[in-house]
This record gives sequence, C-alpha cells and structure tokens, in this order.
Amino acid sequence: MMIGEVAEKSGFSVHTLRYYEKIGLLPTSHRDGGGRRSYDDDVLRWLEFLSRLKDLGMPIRDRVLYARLRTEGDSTIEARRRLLQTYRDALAKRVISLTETLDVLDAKIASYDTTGTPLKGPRK
Amino acid sequence: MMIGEVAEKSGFSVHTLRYYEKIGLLPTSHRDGGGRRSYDDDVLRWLEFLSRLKDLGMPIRDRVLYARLRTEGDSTIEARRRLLQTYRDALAKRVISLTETLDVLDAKIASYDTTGTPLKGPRK
DNA sequence: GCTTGACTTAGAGCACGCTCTAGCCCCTAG
DNA sequence: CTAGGGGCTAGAGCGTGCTCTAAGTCAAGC
Repeated sequence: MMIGEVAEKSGFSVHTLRYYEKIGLLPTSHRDGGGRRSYDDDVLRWLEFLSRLKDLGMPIRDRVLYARLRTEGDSTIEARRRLLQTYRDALAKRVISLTETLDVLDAKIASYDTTGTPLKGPRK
Repeated sequence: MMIGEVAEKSGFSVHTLRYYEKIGLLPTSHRDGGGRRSYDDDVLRWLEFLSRLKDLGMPIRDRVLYARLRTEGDSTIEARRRLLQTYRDALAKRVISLTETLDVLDAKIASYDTTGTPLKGPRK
C-alpha cells in the first residue's frame, strides 16, 4: 500500500501520516524502489488504535511514548499496561461526567421546549 | 465578589475570566468605585454551564454565539435550543464511542495482565 | 519521450484557547 | 504615609497538533 491508500483507509491525511512517522507514532516505513513509503495492513489497525487514544484525550507525547515502548518489545509491557490504565481510569470518569452533561443539556432543551422560555415558571 | 474570588470558585484563572469577557462569553462587568470588576453569584452558575459546554467539545466561537443569543432575550430561544440540540446529539454519539473505547482498553489491559504479553496465545 | 499524478523533503504557517508581561492604579492595614 | 496585595489595560507569546508550501523525483499510460 502506498501512503495515499493508507490515508484514505485510515482517515488521516497524507501530511499527517508523514508527520506521525517523523515524531515516532509510526515506525520508519519501508520504501519501494522509487523511495516511496510502502505499508502493509497492520498499519491500519495501529492507526485505528492510535485514533482511539487520541479521541479519548491522550496527548500526542504519550501516544509517542506508548509507540516507543511498543517497539522496544515485551520488556515494556508492564509500563504500557500502567500507561493505558491511567488513561482508562480518566476515561471512565470522563464518560460519567459527559453522561451528566447529557442530562443537563436534555433538561435545558426540555425547558426551552415546554415553557417557551427557561426564565418563566418556578424559577428557571 | 471581585474577580479573584470568582476565579477561585469557578476554577477559571483571572486572566481567563478577563479574556472571556473580552470575547463576549461573559457580559460586560459592573465596576466598583475603583474601576474593579464586581460580580454576583449568577456568574458562577453561568461559568459552570460554560465549562460543561467547553468540556463536551463546543468550540469557543459557538459558546460565544450562545452567550450572545442569551443576552438578546427570549426571541433567540429557538436558536439556542437548536444549537444545544446539535451538540447534545453529537455528545450522545461521543459517549457511545468513548464507552466502546473503554471496552477496547479494558480488553487490551486484560491481555497484558493475563498472558504477560499480548502477542502470545491464539493470535493477540 | 512526454504528460500526469502521486510521491519525496525540509521547513514555514496556522487555528485554537488560553497565558503571561509590562506598566500602571487603588484600597487597606500597620 | 507607606507597603503589600489585589486590581486594571493592551497586546505579545505560547503549546498543541497538525496543515500546507516549494521544489523536486518517479512510474505508468498515450
């Protein structure tokens, strides 16, 4: 696969993929005869996982750290586990908080719908 | 209340509160004799709501829009409802997606814990 | 053999959302 | 009456994470 196809399938832009390689989120690519990057399917699964880490709010430097640990092999498994655990716990709290926010919004929207104004009625 | 107390109670910095006023997220403050901003308790509830909107991912320009609509009175209620509804729906999807991510992380962490390595065993 | 289009690099530029600095003023306590 | 701890303004600066540009190379089809 050339980089354009990876971009299309992963949802990351070509620019972003090269940037990710430069900062160490993607391993140094194999090159074809003409010097172009050549990928196999594994990269798509890795990018999907990276995009989850990004989406849950892990900053790029910790994604880079995780990527680096991964390349260093089995001896870093415990460190990787701890890193993921930290973000997992933060995420669990975040999901709870966002669920509360969903309720707050629903209440607000309902107050707009039913009274025509949230300021009339028994206070708010 | 002076700005320092609002900062302490709301969790936003003094700098940020002045910035929020400048861009229209907070209404123009009343001033005391010496030209200092003077707030009443309402601002804390508004800041708490703003911080929820921020937390769910509403960009600052839409928070400013919402704040502006609010100052324009009841005629903007329908517009405000639509704005909140849009972000509410996106948030609902996001909560689902983050919940999936939580499962993915738990599975990954479990694989680290039980096998000592995620690469051994029946293929990952 | 030439055009087209996807690829290459290094490095500049950008949007967002603050965050901080400089130089000033004002109020209160000792 | 002075020191200290707020507060004030305008505007510069910054961290994050891309995003884009310029100038060039390469491979395949007509």
